[in-house]
Amino acid sequence: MFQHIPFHTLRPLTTAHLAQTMTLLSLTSNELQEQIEAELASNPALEMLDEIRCPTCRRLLKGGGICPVCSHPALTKEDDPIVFVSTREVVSGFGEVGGEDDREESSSAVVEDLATYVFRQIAPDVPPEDRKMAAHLLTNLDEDGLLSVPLAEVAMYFHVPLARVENLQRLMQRADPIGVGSLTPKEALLVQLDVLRETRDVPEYASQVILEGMELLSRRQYHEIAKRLNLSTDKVKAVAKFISENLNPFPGRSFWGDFRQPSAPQTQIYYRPDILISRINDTNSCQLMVEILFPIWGTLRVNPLYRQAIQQTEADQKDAMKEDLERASLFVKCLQQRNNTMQRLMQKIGLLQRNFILHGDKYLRPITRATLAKELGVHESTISRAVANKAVQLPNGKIVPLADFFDRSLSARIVLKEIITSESHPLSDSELVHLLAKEGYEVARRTVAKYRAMEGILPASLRRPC
DNA sequence: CTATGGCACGGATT
DNA sequence: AATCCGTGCCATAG
Repeated sequence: MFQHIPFHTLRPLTTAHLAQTMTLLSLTSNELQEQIEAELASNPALEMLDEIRCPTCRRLLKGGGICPVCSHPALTKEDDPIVFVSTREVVSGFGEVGGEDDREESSSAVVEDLATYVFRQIAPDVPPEDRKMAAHLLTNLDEDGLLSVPLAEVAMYFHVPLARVENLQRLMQRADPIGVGSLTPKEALLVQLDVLRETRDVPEYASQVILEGMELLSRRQYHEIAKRLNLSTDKVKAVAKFISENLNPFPGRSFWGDFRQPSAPQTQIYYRPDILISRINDTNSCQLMVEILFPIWGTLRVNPLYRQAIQQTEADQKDAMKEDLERASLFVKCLQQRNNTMQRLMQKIGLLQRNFILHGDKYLRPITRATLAKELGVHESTISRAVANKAVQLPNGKIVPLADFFDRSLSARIVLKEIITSESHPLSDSELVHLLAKEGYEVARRTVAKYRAMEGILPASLRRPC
C-alpha cells in the first residue's frame, strides 16, 4: 500500500512518531483496523480513498485482491528473489456481495466471524472470478456451520455450472472447522471422516453407518442399524462411539477447538492470521508469496482539501485545524513505517526460514530476535513488538503464531521425538544427547529431559512396557 | 553408580 | 524491571 515511498523518508523524526509507530507495530490486523477506524472518525483531516493500487505495478485495482494484470511478474520473471512481499487488504465482510440479501439484517457477530475465518483460509485457492460466489456461500452459513441454501440455487443465481459451486464447497469443507459448508450433518460427518482417514485409522464401516443410519444413530437404535447393514451390534456400537468422540455433526460449534489433533495440547488457537504465506502457482519453483494483511479497504491519506480549507479559516480556529493536520500526517507516516517494518521483517524471515515454511517444523532454524534486529538495523524491541501477538498462515494451511519462527527448541524437539519413536531400545537422556549431537543439535542432558517432558514422553525406564 | 527431577543463575525477551 | 528458557549442580530413586 505504501511501497512507493522511499524508505529514508520513513525514519522516525520525533519521539511522538517513534512512540506511535511502536504501538502500531505491535497491533494485530484486527486491532489495527479498530485503530484506523477510530482515527478516521475523530480526525477530519484524514481521508480514505476508495481505491487500491497494485503494490507492484501501481495499477488501479477494482475488486481488490491481487492485481490480475501484473499478477505476479516479480515471481515469474526473476528467479532469485525467493520471497515476494505484497500487502493485500483484508476483505472485511467480503467487499460488496451481490445486491440485496446481504445488506439487510446485520448478521450476528459469531456467524460473520466464522465466515471470515473460513474465507481467509480458502481465499488463496479461490479463483478471483469465484470470490463473489464464495462470499455468498459463506454468508449463508448458519451458526452450526452448515449451509442453508441448496447448491443448485446458488449455481442458478450466478449462472454457473453446478460443478463449479460444488468445487467451491469441497474447498470450504476442507477448511478448519472441517465439514463447514456442508448441507446436512450427515455430509459434514462424512467429510470429517474422510479427512481423519488421512492421518488415522477409522473403524471399517463408519461411513456406511453414517450413510445408512444417521437418523437411527441419533436415536441410538444400534440394533436396527446392525440389522440393516448386516453387521454385529457390537461393531455398530464401536463405530458410534468413535463418531461421538471424533466427529462433529455441527462444524460451526467446534469453531473454538481444533478437533483434528486432540492429542496435541494446543494452548491457544489462532484463527485469524495477520500474514499469509503461500506458494506461487504450486509449481516447483518454490517461490513464496508473503502477504501482510492490511485491515482496511482503500487508501488512507491526508485530505488535500482540508489543507486548503485552513487558509480560509479564522485565525482562532487555525491552530486546532493545524493540529488535526499534524496528527493525520503523523498517523499516515506511522502506518507507512509499520508496513515497511513488517515487510522487511517478513522478507528476512521468509529467506531464513523457507525450509521451515515449506517442509515443516523439523526445519525451523533457531534464530534469535536480537540477530535479526541487527541485520535489519532496528532495535530488538522493535522486532519483539512486531512478532508478538501475530499469527501466520503457512502454505499448508496451518496457522501458527509468528513467534514460532523464533522458537529455539522446536526443531530439536521434533528430531528428539523422531529418535524416540524409532528407537528399538529405551534410550536414556544422555544417550539421546549423543544422538541429537550427531544430528547437529547441541543440547545439554538436562535440556533433553525438559524436551521430553514438554512432549509428554516418559523417562526411559518407564517407556518400554506399552 | 546411573538416570532424573528440582532449584537457581544468566542471558534473551517483553 | 519482570519473565521465560537453557543449563549446571545436587539430591534422590533405582
